Amino acid sequence: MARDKLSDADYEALSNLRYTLRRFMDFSTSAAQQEGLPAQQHQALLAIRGHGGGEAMTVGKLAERLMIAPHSSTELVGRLVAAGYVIRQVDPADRRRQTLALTQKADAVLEQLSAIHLTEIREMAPRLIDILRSFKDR
Amino acid sequence: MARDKLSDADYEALSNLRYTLRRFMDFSTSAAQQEGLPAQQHQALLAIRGHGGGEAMTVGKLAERLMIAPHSSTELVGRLVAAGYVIRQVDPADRRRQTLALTQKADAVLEQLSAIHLTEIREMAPRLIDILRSFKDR
DNA sequence: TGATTTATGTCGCATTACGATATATCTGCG
DNA sequence: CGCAGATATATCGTAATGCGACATAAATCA
Repeated sequence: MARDKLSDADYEALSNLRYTLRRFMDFSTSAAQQEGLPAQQHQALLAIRGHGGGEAMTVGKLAERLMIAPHSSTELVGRLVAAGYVIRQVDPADRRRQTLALTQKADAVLEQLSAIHLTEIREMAPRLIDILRSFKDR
Repeated sequence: MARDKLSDADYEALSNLRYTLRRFMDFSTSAAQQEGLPAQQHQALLAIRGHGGGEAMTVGKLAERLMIAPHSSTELVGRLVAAGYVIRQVDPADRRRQTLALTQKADAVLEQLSAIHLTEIREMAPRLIDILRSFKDR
């Protein structure tokens, strides 16, 4: 795949990309924690809320979207239900499925988190775009 | 911070950004695993190798770069040393410090991983840049 | 209808990061 | 110089979370 040998600058760019991504992740994790939400639970709420199309979110679709195994999604949803963020209901059309909906509590927390994330992303974006572009001619 | 109320499209964009990042992380984790390396250990090797400047990497600097607590870095380095990827030596200039260096084994694995990461990043970059740009006027 | 597939759930295990705490070394100030 | 405090690293027990193996229920299809 890689024709030429990798340079020090290649490694440095890869390292910088990861550092930038980690800083964003760290911001996001901290912000969620401050709202009393583990990072993965925040991601789950966002995935449920941001799920386009009219169809309801299910445990399995959430797993795909979060790139975790279906049974890990089950556990995650279990924690969300226990904490009062998600309502889980059997899908009448296919009773194997569980449809997921956010509670008002979740809506409120997610809106707060999403607002500050928009701000942070707008701040980070130019830097990240520069780094990404630097890979084109490397 | 956020003046206007968030729209469905805002949530969808946030969700899509995360999904894109997760796909990259998943690619990276899988690639590292195939080389027999847990993801965090891969990141540590990259941080050590991609550390610009002439100064040697230390346990503490690695912690900063990986955004983990110093003692978590200690543990991570311990695993890397045990697995034969890193050499840890007391810094003569400050004997509290441990300088870190990659073994040949680590160099080889990291080069392989970095090459396929460059390819993957080049493929992902345009999509990610588009998503990031979409936040500007949102 | 019975076999297979799909969707979800349960349990024990492994990884990994953290908090609390400890030890060794360095640095600065009186 | 000599000690107090700061700095760098290390150890141990704990917690969060995902996975593999396995289980259950419902739908699908031959």
